[in-house]
Amino acid sequence: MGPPWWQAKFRGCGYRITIAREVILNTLAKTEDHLSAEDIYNHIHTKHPNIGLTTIYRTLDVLTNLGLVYRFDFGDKRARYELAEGPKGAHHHHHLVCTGCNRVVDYTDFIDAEVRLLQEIEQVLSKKYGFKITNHLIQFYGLCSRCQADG
Amino acid sequence: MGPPWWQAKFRGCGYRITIAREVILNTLAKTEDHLSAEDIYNHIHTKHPNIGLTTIYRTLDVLTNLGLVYRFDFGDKRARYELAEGPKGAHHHHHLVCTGCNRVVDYTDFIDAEVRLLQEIEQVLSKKYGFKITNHLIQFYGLCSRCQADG
DNA sequence: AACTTTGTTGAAAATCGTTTCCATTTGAAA
DNA sequence: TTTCAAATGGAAACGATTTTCAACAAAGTT
Ligand SMILES: [Mn+2]
Ligand SMILES: [Mn+2]
Ligand SMILES: [Zn+2]
Ligand SMILES: [Zn+2]
Repeated sequence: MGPPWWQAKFRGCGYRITIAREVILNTLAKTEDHLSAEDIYNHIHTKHPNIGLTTIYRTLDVLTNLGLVYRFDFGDKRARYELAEGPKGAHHHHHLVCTGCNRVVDYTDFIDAEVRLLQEIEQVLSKKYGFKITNHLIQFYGLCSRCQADG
Repeated sequence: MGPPWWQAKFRGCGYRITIAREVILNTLAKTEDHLSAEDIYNHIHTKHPNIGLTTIYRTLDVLTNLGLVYRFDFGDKRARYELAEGPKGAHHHHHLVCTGCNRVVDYTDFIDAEVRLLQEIEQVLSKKYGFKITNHLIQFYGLCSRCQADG
């Protein structure tokens, strides 16, 4: 099945391929969640006690700069990460965040309509404000059913 | 002209009206910028050397909880604040953020179309995921003209 | 105006996610 | 292998925000 899909991008940018990087990327690839650096450390630590938290932070920076990973702020005080594109390619989505328990739901409903409007807006804003727009962020905040019940 | 517009809301929630709170609110009311706690401290400090940074953090919490102020994260590592509604009422807008210099631009272009779509989406998501949605966040990221030039 | 209650304040210390330092290790090119 | 810059881990530093706590003051009551 050839070399893992991400290694080309890695080499192309002069980055080395290391166990730590492979393990971290695989951890993100396997989960549905939006993991923090420490989450990843905990997931990994039993099998790889020699990978330090510092390396995880550094690797997440690299991955983010390469565009392989997105970094999010959901309002708890730590950065959270998710894979931007997997072996199967990207599946663009936006987020629904519970302000009660910090649960995060991916949704793709209306994504097409959203993205269509966003592109229209980007065009206008680019021209009007002289920005070169590279990215957007859409999040909805509210209370999940569980947190509504807890009142 | 009667008592300042915000005092009613304050009293109603059992909060006291203090000089610090008045000064902080006025600072936010007078600026076009998105100030951080320290920004506000600096704006205020000459005229009110007795107002401490801690009080500013605490006041911003109160104001945010009252809904008088919005708290934002624009990617530099500090929270930034803006008035939610002034004497003249709110003017809903979204943000364009330069990832080079952290400049933030308010825009209202397409706001109606955005909000219309957002409301539609909120309805669907509320039902589908059982969330009670209270809020949304839309931001565009890119490079401002100055930062594009610096290349 | 003095008294009382209880929210508010400032300064210093604590917190905690993240970054930096630096001596050591390792990937990969030759 | 040899070589050398890139990568690593652990400890220390950082920096925005929060907590602690004794002193203070807003607003209601007498
Ligand atoms: Mn997601
Ligand atoms: Mn704004
Ligand atoms: Zn919840
Ligand atoms: Zn800029």
